[in-house]
Amino acid sequence: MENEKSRSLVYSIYLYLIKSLGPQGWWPAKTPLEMVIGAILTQNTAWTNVEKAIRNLKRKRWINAAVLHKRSHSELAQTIRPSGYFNIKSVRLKNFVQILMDQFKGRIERMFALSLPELRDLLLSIWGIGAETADSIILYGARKKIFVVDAYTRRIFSRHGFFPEEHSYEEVQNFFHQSLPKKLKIFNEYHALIVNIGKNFCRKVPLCHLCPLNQPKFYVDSLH
DNA sequence: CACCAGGCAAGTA
DNA sequence: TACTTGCATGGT
Repeated sequence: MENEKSRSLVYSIYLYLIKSLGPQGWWPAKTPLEMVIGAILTQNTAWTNVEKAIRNLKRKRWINAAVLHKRSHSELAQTIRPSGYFNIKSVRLKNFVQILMDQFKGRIERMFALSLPELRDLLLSIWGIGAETADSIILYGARKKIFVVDAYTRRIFSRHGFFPEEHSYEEVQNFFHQSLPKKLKIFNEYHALIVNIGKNFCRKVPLCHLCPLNQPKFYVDSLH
């Protein structure tokens, strides 16, 4: 159902969510590097577990490119243990930091000064950074305009008939890009709001099949 | 006890 | 291309 009606509905849903739930103020990180670390650690992992791992890193003052570069794999893995998949995530963090040190002298602002397509290609070339992690870093770290697609986005919007469940990441992303005003604020808040309702409502309240698109009011109301 | 969380990459056919 | 599997802790 990729037509004009569903596209304006996508924006209406955003307006409704931001009005009822308020700005989410993402990303919850103090520095750009902390943001990137969080993005990698939260892959298929509950955010509460990521917070524990980040607290460990902060306690040791390891939220620093040169420090992370210097620490051994096993040391880092043990420190981020609560976030799960700690062995693989330790390698992923070190892969990112390696590029940061080699190509940008460890200065993340220099990496983020790349154009959006250049930055996206660079991030995707790093082993362990896929489309969602790359786009999260671009949007919330580098503050460039790109819509982040996650499991909640695909689940909620495909179940409501906006697009087929088997749509690829880029197809879903294009759908949102074509449906929304190209504003940083909207891309930022919309993804955060989707994660909010995904975590808090979608699982517990299986409202999804009760909300056909031809009853937009019922759909929007039932999200609450 | 089972299930799953703000994914990604490698292996198989 | 289309599945499947490994990676792992901690909350419900």
